[in-house]
Amino acid sequence: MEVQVIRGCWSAKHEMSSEEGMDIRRGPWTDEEDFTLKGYVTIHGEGRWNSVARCTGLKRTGKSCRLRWLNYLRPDVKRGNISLQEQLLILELHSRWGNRWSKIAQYLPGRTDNEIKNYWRTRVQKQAKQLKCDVNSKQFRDTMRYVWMPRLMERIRAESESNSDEPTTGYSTESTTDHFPNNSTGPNSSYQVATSRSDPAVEPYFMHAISSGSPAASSEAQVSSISELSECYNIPGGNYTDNSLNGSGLCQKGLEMDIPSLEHSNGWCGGGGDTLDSLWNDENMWFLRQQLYDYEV
DNA sequence: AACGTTTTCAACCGCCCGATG
DNA sequence: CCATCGGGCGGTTGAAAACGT
Repeated sequence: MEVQVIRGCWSAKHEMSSEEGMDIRRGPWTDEEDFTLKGYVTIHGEGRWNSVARCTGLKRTGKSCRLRWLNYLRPDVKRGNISLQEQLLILELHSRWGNRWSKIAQYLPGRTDNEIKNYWRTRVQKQAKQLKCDVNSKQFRDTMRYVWMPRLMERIRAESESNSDEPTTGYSTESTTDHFPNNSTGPNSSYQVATSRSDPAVEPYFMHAISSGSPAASSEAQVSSISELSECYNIPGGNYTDNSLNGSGLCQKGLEMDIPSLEHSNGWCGGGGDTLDSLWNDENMWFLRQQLYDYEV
């Protein structure tokens, strides 16, 4: 959704306020303000945001200028159409770090922490709500990890294969078959994390985050390696020590679920849109609610 | 077409942290 | 140490757009 900045007042009560005797503008930015800010950053570079107002006459706080630049004006910023790989990365990294949006954003070039945060709140939390469970609950996290993420992987792989006729750009598919239990990987019994031909911008970060265990942009961050990721699917060997998950737990059930029967419902594989919403049609919702119910009892 | 509801996302707020004097 | 300041982060808000009736 492309929202033009030229709106009315964002809020009448926020339009202007006085700070230390100086009028501060709030609300949507005008083209003129954007132009001024761009010009300032072009000359002075990023940082020193509080001096923007002094130097340019912009009646904005330094924070507001910084936010506008980072989330909107920056030349490399991209908005909308979050790819499957990006979705998978967000889910994986969020399961690891929680609401560390800026940290997660480091692995999604061009994406801002704000956009990832919005994505999480509007899409993921919505699904949790529909499943009638808390987004932070173990049940929902397990559902994501053992149902949602494998399906995303599968769709990425399917997309990759469907593009395989096209000339490649050197990307390959990294087989992770060895890391997954043979009886628990759905129709193919073989997980392959497809690397993206469709989203090359994310590719290095994706593979780095998934396979290397060291961050692309930061040396201190801890990212799951492919083996770690696969461990999550390897009950009981993986990150989960909760024995209740073994045998009768959601993980096992989720992995053993009748995936082929779901394949034919809308959106599970290939044909649907790029959003996760397509993974959550009524039939799947019913099934997942059953899984959660079984998990609780 | 008109109206009400839901969703999206830009922008704000308050808190926190590190740098500096 | 302590105070101040600038910048970064996560949470929240609300206008506009999209959707449903």
